[in-house]
Amino acid sequence: MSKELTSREEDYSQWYNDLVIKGGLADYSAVRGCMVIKPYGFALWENMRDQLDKMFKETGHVNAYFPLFIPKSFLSKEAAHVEGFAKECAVVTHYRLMNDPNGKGIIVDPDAKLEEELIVRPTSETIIWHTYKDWIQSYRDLPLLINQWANVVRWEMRTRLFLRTAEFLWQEGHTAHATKEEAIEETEKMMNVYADFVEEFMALPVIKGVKTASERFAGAVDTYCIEALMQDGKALQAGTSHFLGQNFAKAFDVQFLTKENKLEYVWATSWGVSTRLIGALIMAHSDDQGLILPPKIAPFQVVIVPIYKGEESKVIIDAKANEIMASLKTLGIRVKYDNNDHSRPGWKFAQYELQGVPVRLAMGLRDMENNVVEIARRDTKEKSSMLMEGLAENVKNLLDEIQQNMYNKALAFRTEHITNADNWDEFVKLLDEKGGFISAHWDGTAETEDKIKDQTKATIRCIPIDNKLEDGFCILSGSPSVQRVLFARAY
RNA sequence: CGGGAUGUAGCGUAGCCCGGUUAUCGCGCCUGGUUUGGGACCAGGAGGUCGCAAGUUCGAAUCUUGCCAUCCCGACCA
Repeated sequence: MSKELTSREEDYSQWYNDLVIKGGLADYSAVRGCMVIKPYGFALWENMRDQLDKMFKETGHVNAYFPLFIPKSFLSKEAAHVEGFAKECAVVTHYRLMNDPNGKGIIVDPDAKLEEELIVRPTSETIIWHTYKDWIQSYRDLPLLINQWANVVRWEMRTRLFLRTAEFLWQEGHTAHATKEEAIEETEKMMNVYADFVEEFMALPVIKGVKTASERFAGAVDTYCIEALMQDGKALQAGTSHFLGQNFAKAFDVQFLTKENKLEYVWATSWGVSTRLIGALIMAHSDDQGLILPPKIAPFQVVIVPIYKGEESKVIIDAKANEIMASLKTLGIRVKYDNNDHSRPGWKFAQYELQGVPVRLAMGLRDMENNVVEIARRDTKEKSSMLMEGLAENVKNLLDEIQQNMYNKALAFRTEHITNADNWDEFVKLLDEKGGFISAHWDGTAETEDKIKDQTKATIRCIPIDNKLEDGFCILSGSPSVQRVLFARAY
C-alpha cells in the first residue's frame, strides 16, 4: 500500500491525479468536468472494451447504436427514472448560432429554439425502450439482447478523472425477456460476466451483491453490483446490472403476444460498466512510482530498452532486439522497442515504470556477451538476468505470474480489510482507523441506513450474493437482524 | 450551490505584504557538441495580452472593485 489511510484525502487526490496525468492516460480538457483520454489511456480502454465485447458476444448479445439525444418527454415517462437523473442532465434548447448584432462574437439565435428540448443521454433506457416498442410484437421476438458502446453525459457537480467525469465512455446492455425468471437470470449472468472480467483481466477481486433500495438504479426493481476495494480503504462500485421488472415496458407500452395468444408486458434488464473501471485499476494497483497495469490489458506488456555506446553498438543491439521482439510477438505478447535516441536509458526506465508497463527488458553489449538480458518486473520491482534461450516462453510465464501476483496481492489486501463490527463504537472506529468493508448487522430499514450515512459517510455497498443468514442486532438501532451487510465509505 | 485556495511561458514557480530599469528560477522545447548500465552535461537560443475588465497613480504582476476560470473539501453521483 502506497498511501496510508491516515494521510489526508487531498493527498490521495494529488496522488491519483498524478498517476493519471503523468502516467499518460488522460488529462483535464478545455471543457469543465470533461477529460481528454490520451492514446495510451485509450489503448488501455480498447483492450478492456475488446475483451468485454467478446464476453458479451459469447453470452449471446449483439451490438447496436441509439441516438445521443433524447426528447425531454421520453425521460419523464418512467417516474423513478426521471427523478433519479433530472438533476444532472445537459439540455439542448437551440439548433443555431448567429453573429452578435453588437459585434461581440457569436450568440445563440433566439429564433432557433427547439419545439421540444433534447436531453443529452445520461443513460439510454428511455430512447431504447421507445424503440423496442416497435421491435417487439411476439414471443418470437424475445429475448432481445442488445448492447451499445457509447458516451453519456451526467452533469456532476464535482468531477474526478475517470472516476466521475461529466462525459464518460461506457457500454450499456438493454435486454427484453418473456418471463421474469429469464430476466433475473440475465441480470445475474451479466453481473457474473463483469465480475469475471474484472477479476481475471484487471486482477481485481470484487464482491458480488445486491444494492439496498436507496442505492438502487433509478427505475430498477433490483440492482446487482460488483464492489471493489481501493488501497485507501474506500470502496468503488465497478459495475452494475439491473433487473428493471416491467417498469420500462409499462412506461413505454412494450407488450408481446405469448404462445397462448395473451398480451403481456416484457421483462427488462440493463447493465453497464464505464471508463470508471480505469479509475478502479489505478487506485487498486498503483504505487508511488506510478501505474502498475495488469499484463492482460496493458497496452504494452513488455518494453525493451537498449543500452548502447555509439552508433556501432546500437546497430548490433537493434538486431538482437528485433529478434527478441519477433519471438515475443510469435507468442502474442504486445511489445514495444524503445531505441529512441533522444532519451537515455535511465529516463526510459523511470518513464515506463510511471506508465506501468509490466515487464522491462534492458540489453547492452555486456548482456549480449553473456547471452542474457536484464529483466525487471513492475509489480515487485525485482530485477534479474534471464538467458536468451527460451526467453519468450519465460517472459510469457512471467507475465502470467505478474497477473496472478497482482490479483493475489489485491485479494490479500481486501481479505484483510473485511472486518466484522458488532457494535456502534467498533463500527465507527473501524471506519476511521482501518477502512475497508465492514460487515455488520442492519435492521433493514432505509431510515437506519440514512442515519448511518449521515453520521459516518459510510453506505451499504451491497448485500453479498449467497450471504449467510445469521441472527444479530442492528449496530445502530439494536433491532433484530437476520444477516450482516457490507458497509464502506465509497467513491 | 456552500466553505477554502489559486490564476505569472507548454508545465511547475519567485516577485505581490511595502507600486519604480529589460518580470525570477527550474523542467521542457530548438541548435551544436560531448554522452548513454537508473530521470546526462556544456555552450548558445526561442518562448510572456502577469486570468479578464474597469479604477487609483507620473508609473500597476504588485493597491481597489467587479467578473471569469480552475483546484481541493462538502452536498449530488457511476
